[in-house]
Amino acid sequence: MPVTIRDVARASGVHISTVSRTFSAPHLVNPETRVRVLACAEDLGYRPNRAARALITGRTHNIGLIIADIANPFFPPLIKAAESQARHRDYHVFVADTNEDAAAEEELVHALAKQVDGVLLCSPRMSNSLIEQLSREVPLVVVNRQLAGLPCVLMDVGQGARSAIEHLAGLGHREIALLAGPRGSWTSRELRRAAGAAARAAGAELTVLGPNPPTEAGGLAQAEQVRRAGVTAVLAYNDLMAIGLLEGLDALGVRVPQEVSVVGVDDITLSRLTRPKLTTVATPTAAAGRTAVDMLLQHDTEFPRTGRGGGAAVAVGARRTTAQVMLQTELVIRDSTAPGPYAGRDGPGATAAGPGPHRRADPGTPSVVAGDVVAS
Amino acid sequence: MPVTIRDVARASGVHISTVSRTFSAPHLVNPETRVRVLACAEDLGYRPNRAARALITGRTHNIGLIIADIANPFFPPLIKAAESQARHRDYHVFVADTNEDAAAEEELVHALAKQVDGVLLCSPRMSNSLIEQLSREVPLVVVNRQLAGLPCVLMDVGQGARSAIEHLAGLGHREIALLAGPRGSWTSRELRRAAGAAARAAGAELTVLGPNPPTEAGGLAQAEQVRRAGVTAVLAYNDLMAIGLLEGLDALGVRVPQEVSVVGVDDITLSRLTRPKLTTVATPTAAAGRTAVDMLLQHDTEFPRTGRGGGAAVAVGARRTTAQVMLQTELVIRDSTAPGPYAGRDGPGATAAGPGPHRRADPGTPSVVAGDVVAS
DNA sequence: GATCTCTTTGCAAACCTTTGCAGTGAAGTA
DNA sequence: TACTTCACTGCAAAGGTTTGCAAAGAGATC
Repeated sequence: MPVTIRDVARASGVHISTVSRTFSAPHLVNPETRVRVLACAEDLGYRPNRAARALITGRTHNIGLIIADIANPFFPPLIKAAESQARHRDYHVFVADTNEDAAAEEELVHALAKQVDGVLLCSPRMSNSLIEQLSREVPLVVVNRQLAGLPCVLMDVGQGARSAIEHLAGLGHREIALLAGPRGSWTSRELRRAAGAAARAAGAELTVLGPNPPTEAGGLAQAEQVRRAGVTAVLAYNDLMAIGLLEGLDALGVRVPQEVSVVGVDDITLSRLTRPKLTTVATPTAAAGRTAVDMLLQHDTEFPRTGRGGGAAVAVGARRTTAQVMLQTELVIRDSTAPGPYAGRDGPGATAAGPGPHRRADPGTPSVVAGDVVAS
Repeated sequence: MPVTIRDVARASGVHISTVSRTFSAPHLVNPETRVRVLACAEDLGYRPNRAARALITGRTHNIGLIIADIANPFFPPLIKAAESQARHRDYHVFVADTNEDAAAEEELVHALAKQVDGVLLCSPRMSNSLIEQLSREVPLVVVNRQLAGLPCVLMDVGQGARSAIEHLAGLGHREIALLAGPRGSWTSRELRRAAGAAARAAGAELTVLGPNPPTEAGGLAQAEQVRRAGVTAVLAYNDLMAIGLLEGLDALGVRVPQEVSVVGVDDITLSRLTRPKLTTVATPTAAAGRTAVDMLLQHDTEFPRTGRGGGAAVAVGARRTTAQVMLQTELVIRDSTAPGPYAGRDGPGATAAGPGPHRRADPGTPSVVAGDVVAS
């Protein structure tokens, strides 16, 4: 029933190889023949069978997208951008959700490996060594995790955390809490490291609470601890937690930002809609999705992964980029941060309320590109 | 480099067909042989090549999920549930985003047809006739659209609209606006039909504003119209639009719910987080995703789609369900609705403020199952 | 001991495409 | 005219798996 290359060949009176070439190497076939074949193909509604093509070329024209939690609003813009970018390059995207589970991640990479030309690992919870091991099975691009020797797309949350802490310190906060993210999260470690350093530099004290699930519930559950810790400002791992915290503090009768200032990370759509509107570190999510796909497919035209007689070519030519792209973040000041107890007093950085509100501008272009192309 | 069935056969000293059977028809191979083969396969890290398998069986063990807009928070829970359910049945999921574009939808179905065993069409914008035509190319399950002769998963937004209008009328509203959704949306038509009937029954007047893009911006853009229409209550196509409207009204200095009551549809996570919290018609999104996958895969073990010698079996056996499943919705009353100008006066349904707040319970089970299994 | 049945295994074709190689014929060159 | 070059096309193998058929061997039955 399904129409194959053979049907097109019969209809247009040429050999199947000519039909094949009409699609995959048009310059090799006579223009007249080409239009005839194309017309027949159109007529019959022929579409090349990708499975058969994959079998021989070794390239599936599919990529895998492994996501910690699709329901986390951080990810949909990334998925959308990646899917769109992939489709422009004639790739289709498998999406899989791990529920924040490292074991599921590993299994998914294995399961997808044979079906895709590469996998985007978004905010993985696995160990670095496991990721490295898996990268020998299938090309990997890692988002939100830094790994030597692997292509990574990073968001500069360190810079974001610094900006946030400086903003808070500038407002006169000295006792700041950090709501950590999930165990295994590179972003959470980065945040902690940078926020700690920035706090020290600003003469503020940083209390780390967590790890926590990166959800609204995770933030809500920490409201009590935040109050008990006696801090006047909080930096949360992400907006979802910040919003949960907003709710929790509200329930406890703690006013934001009058009594406690709250800063999130991500700038999800939601963060503009809460009351108070959330001050947050905007991350260029869509750009990350696009960039990751581009990095994965960088060499797609040059080097087939396997295929007939390709043994040597693969060994010699299958270079993989290990470039690491760092995308800029930006502090977006809204209504959830306000002057704290030391406002106006002397002290490092206690100058002003910082620069006025920013509009988020998705940078789209990397600020830092490190690494190089090496033979794998 | 990649390990094939041949490597396993060599390692375990049997023919490749025996290895194949070990995986796809274990009962046909001697238990001793089986464990040996399994051990070798495990050792070598063998995974069957799905493309090769698909080539001969005609079943890819993939499904396609075509989504109007991944960034619309209505969809991620559906995607997540569908992906999870599919994976339990050993299927992988292609996700594709159409950007609310009917032409993109059609192209995507074509592009995916050869690569999947079926496609879930979520909230399609195409015409019915086009969907029917495409369903001859690849098995389709349609979500949020009613189509005779095709399996559909519907949410009872008609009932939801009735509840919402009755709730508003009960609160004493007589001038109600409906913010319609996008052109081509079945849900929007249903909403309009049911809300119109319910309004008439309650002696209220319904003004339809739209069509509108189903986004926050779409709702925001209608705030001015809403004020000018002089209505005291609004039912929006979805929560996103309702939230946009909330913002727009706020900007215009119109207080919600004191001056205007607002009701959304979907009960996305966000709707609990706005101020005021949004009264909305909860739709069982996750259940819809699960159900749709189940309907698509209902016969997957019984009837291969194509394959050697399968001609007759297909013609006779490839029955497709055309069952239509209707999932219940539920009005969740929060803080964006309040008594209107006719509160307490006589009039149909003007009794009380309704049945008090509900907690959303994802029904998970269909309330109505219609249709039957027919040979296609 | 011959025949039959049943379980287990091997053989080889088939799925649809790509691609190296060789063949054809025409145009160009000496 | 004889030879080379070139553009185009056909041939056939290959990719990894499934599966109908047949063969082999072990018991069971008579």
